[in-house]
Amino acid sequence: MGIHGLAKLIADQAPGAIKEQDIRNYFGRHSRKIAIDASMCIYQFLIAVRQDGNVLQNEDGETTSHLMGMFYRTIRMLEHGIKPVYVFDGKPPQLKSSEVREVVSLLIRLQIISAICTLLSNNLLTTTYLSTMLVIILSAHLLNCSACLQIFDVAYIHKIAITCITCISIVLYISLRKDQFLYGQLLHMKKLPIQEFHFSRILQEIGLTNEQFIDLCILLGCDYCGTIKGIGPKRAIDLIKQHGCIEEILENIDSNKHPSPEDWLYKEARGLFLNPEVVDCSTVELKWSQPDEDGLIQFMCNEKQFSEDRIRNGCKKIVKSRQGSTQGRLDSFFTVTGSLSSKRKEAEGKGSAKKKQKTGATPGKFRKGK
DNA sequence: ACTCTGCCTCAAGACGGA
DNA sequence: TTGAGGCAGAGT
DNA sequence: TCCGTCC
Repeated sequence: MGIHGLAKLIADQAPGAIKEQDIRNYFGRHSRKIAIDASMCIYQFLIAVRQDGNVLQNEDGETTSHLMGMFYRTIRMLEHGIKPVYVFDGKPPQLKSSEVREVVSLLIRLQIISAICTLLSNNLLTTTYLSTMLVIILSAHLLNCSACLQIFDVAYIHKIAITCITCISIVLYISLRKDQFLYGQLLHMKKLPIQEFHFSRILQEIGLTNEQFIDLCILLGCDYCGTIKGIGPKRAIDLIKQHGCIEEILENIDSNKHPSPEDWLYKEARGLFLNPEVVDCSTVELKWSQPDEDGLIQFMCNEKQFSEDRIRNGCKKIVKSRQGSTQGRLDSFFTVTGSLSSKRKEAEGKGSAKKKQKTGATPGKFRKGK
């Protein structure tokens, strides 16, 4: 979820801190590794890959939509010479609702991980950081992730985010989350063109310190705690400028007009922003090698009932992409769907007979189908 | 007049044969 | 589910 | 390019 309305606030208050970059500008200057928010990715597949409103699944009723999506998308990236780094940040959006969802989500992720492990011919039980053609970063913490300890999850996000940014010359961080540049993240890429958020410039233009900016984000609304009633982006920024920190603001506003949440954990949230747990980058090892085709067939075809032809075909593409070390272009990989900055109605276009029949199925409900 | 809230709608993947 | 955008209405 | 299908 990120910080509520942060992108808009920055666009309004510090427009100079955002630079739009053509994706071509990233070629040649950096390696071609791309970090991808795996949770968001998986979630999108679960929502989008459906048949008659239901997720795809094998005979046992196990969901396979996400496997399908990850498999093909990864291959597409490899074909274009991109090395994806899937980042499991430990807290996909659906986790917030209930413990049941959390467990389900964890299982889904483990399923993905085991699929990847098969592909990587690695042993999940003995390997914390895995890699071959594609790279997965995960932590042993993921396996122990407790339904109750949201704080724990949060720390985990930070840890991984920092890891990615600092240690592996990531070119792009594809993510829908907007709070991540709080930790030094510079690039936000939902669709093209890529937006670069320059953090120091943001502070400079708005005229806040790092700590004040974090307090501002808390006031706007973050994942970790509530907000003060009646304080939106405009008032929040004025109050921060005027008083400097949340403590001072609380002392100077009318608590009747602007009640703060009970047991407001803003200090804890602030602590998480200020002192994210950082993993020792030297423990992260990334390497790319050949896929384990037999293992992949076993998992994807025998267990998940994917078409063997399609999987083998995919393996061929992976091998070929490595041999040729193709220099494909990112912009041929990412679909450009017109100017995002313009209004949706404009992008709507006329001939878009793209209406997928949703058959009135309630989204978010994963039925067993049998 | 300005600001915030709440509610609404919208879109969200990839392959391959025709 | 999610974020974004639009809009009406209420509060200040 | 469209659209049925993928599992």
